[in-house]
Amino acid sequence: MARKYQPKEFEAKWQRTWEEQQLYRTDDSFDRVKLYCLDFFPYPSGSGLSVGHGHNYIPTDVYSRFKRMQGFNVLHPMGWDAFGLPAENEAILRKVPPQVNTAKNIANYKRQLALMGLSYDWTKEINSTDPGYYHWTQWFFLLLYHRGLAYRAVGSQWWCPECKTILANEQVENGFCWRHTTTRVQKKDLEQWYFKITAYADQLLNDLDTIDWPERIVAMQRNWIGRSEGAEVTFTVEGSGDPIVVFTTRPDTLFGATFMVLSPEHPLVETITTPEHSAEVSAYQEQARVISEIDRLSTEREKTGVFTGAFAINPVNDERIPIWIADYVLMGYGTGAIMAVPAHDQRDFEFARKYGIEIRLVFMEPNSRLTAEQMTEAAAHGGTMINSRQFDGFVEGPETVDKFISWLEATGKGARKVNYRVRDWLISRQRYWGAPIPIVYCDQHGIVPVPEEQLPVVLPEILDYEPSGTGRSPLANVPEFVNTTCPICGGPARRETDTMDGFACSSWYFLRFPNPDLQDRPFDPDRANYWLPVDVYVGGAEHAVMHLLYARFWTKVMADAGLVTFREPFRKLRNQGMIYGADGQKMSKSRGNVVTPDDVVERYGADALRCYELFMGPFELDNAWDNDGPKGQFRFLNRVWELAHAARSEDSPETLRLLHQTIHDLSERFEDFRFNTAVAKLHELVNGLEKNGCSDSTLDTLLLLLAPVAPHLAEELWRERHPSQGSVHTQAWPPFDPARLQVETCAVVVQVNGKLRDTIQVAMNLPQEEVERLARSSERVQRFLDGKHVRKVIYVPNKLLNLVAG
RNA sequence: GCGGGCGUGGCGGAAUGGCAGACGCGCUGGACUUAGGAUCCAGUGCCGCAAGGCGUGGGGGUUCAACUCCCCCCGCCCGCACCA
Repeated sequence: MARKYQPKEFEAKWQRTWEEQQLYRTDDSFDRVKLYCLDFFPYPSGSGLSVGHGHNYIPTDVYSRFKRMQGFNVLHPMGWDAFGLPAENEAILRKVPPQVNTAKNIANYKRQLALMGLSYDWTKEINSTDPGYYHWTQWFFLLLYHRGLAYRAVGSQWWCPECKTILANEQVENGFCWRHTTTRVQKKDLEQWYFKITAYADQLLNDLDTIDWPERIVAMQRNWIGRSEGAEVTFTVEGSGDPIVVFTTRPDTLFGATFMVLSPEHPLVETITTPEHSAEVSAYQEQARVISEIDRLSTEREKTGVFTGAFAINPVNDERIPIWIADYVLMGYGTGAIMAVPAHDQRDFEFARKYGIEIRLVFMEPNSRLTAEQMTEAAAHGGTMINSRQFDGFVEGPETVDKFISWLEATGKGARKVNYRVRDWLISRQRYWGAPIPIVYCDQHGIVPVPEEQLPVVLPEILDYEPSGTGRSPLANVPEFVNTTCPICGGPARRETDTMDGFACSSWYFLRFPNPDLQDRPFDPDRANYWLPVDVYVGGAEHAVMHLLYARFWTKVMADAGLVTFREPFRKLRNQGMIYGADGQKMSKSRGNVVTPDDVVERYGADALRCYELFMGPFELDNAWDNDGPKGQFRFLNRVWELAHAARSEDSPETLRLLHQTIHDLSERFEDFRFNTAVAKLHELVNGLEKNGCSDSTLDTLLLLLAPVAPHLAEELWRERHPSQGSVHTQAWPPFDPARLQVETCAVVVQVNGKLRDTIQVAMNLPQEEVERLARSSERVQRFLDGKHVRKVIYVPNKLLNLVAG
């Protein structure tokens, strides 16, 4: 009785062998063309991996294996983003120190990754929570600090009551915490550390044009950065003469400004409000504060506001206009104050109508008789300027805006200004499980950075690390940690007790993989400049404006500091689609629809799992897991097994053509991340070999083609056939021979008036007249030509003949 | 509202402007089996006995030829959103 295809009999064996022989160890010399293929490094969660993770890691593994066989020097590493709130929360829940819990989770992740046959070079493994790693995260903090890009400031910031810490803007989604999608964030005034990402806004925007990333992610980053061009215009408060600066993208409507609005949080509100309005204003401010916590985000809400009693002078015409406060003006954008032009801005229009403020048109279609009283909404674009003195008659458009700004500048009333939506990256976290911020506070010297040679500032192992919710990190309760000496004067000093946002760790980790154990530097410049930038970076789309923006920012800082020679860390980015449960819902423990690699490997083996993950749909598209899916791939692998153990035969010309077509198509598809059709091509090859015969050499080639996709089966059969040649994974990718695609005959489709009527078999490159003669002689074609005159003939050589008859 | 994406059999999906539905799941029938949730073989877009006709969200257009290109419309998903 012949052996059956039973993956369990050999998959674990080969995984062990590969690991023992360090088969996937990266070559540390620089003499070959390199390829750096990187997965987003994961947070090792206690629930382990699901097949959703496989949908990320398996394709990159296939790609790495393919490129290795093609002769590239491939770096394909894995590490652990193990700091951060989820890890800490999980540890608290399980009442285990995070160090211990994290180590346990990592071990489980590694076991599962090995189970899927992933070819990581484990000598390159890194862990962001190792002091040897976060030493350098802290070093980068100092780099930013010394370059004026890390600063401390008081601000009203988003606080998640569940996380009990401050969050960065990027980590708040529609007013909810990104970790706790049902938890509203609140505003809290705290002194915090920021990284000045805004200094790089333009570069971060412009360099998006230089990288090969999904349109969607590029668009999200563009939106997030939110560049808008316009002008700053200075109004003055009547009486006190206090300036109020506003940003506007439409300075050309300045003559139509009939009131101003300050954000309720605007610092000037207190000073300008007149005594008779102060009660009302304070009440509104209080209300706005509460609403901002509950629901300030709905666009549907009717606009509200109150008059401050103060007036401003419009610099272009010296008109006196009322100053209001309203919560539709946000302190966090622009200057927190606007000039309101109700005739041409819908929000201002609604506000003006509600409170009976004048509406004055400054643009109008030449023949229109529109009056402000008739308007039901802000006027549409188009027209020429009116009510605007020397600008009357100017046509609406960028040129007019430009001229208007030049005039503002010439007269000192305003200045050209580019405004950004992005704000500086708030990195302080009032939590224990993170890299300590390397700063001490001295009574004499104030804020003092920890000198490089005193790094790392080690996170102490403590028993009580639960967040208090007071706005102070648990580290504040650890006197041994807090109390230190000033690096400058040696006097008593206190350490910063906040830790860094976990995204700091992931902003440079790709530089650490080439040299994970380096003691005296974060990375070796020669190695960094050889291996980086990352050639292919793969992960989920959820990090579009978090990790992916931060890492780009750090890279630019490093480039400016002369540490690296590239300005973008990730040359090509691809997002794998989300895998939903068989019920179409997001996989989650509570829904009970989680499928793990363990489940599938147990039943069908790792190779079938791999094939199905690749095959189930386009790499970047979402898909629902089909429990029967791996079965089809098991059948396919089983047929390979049977084919390998069947009697060999001569290759037919058809077999050779198919084989070389497959080599060609597969190479192309792997390169383009079209794994689903790549697997389909392998299916077609095996179908063809079963039908048309398969020689020994063709079978060997099949195993080589199969190696990236089904590494265990390919290895088992290869070693069986070639006991002395070593692993199939150290063999070269088979060469493609275009000459083999030549065949003697081809099928030509015959159409009459564009409709398929017959298919004829003809000799390759037969002259058109001959093909046409053969086609016309076909009974099936004649039937449709009957009584008609062929007016035109279209011939696509060796493919199609269309007879146009009428 | 702005931005990105998508609409093809029962399902996942495939098609440099050139045979729509590759490949697979499922289903139907058969073989082998004590048995099958194993394996193998055949069939499987819809209507029709057939010849043939109809079919890629809908409507127009370009073309000898359109899932593919252009215009309009409908629907769904995702991201951002009172951004001045």
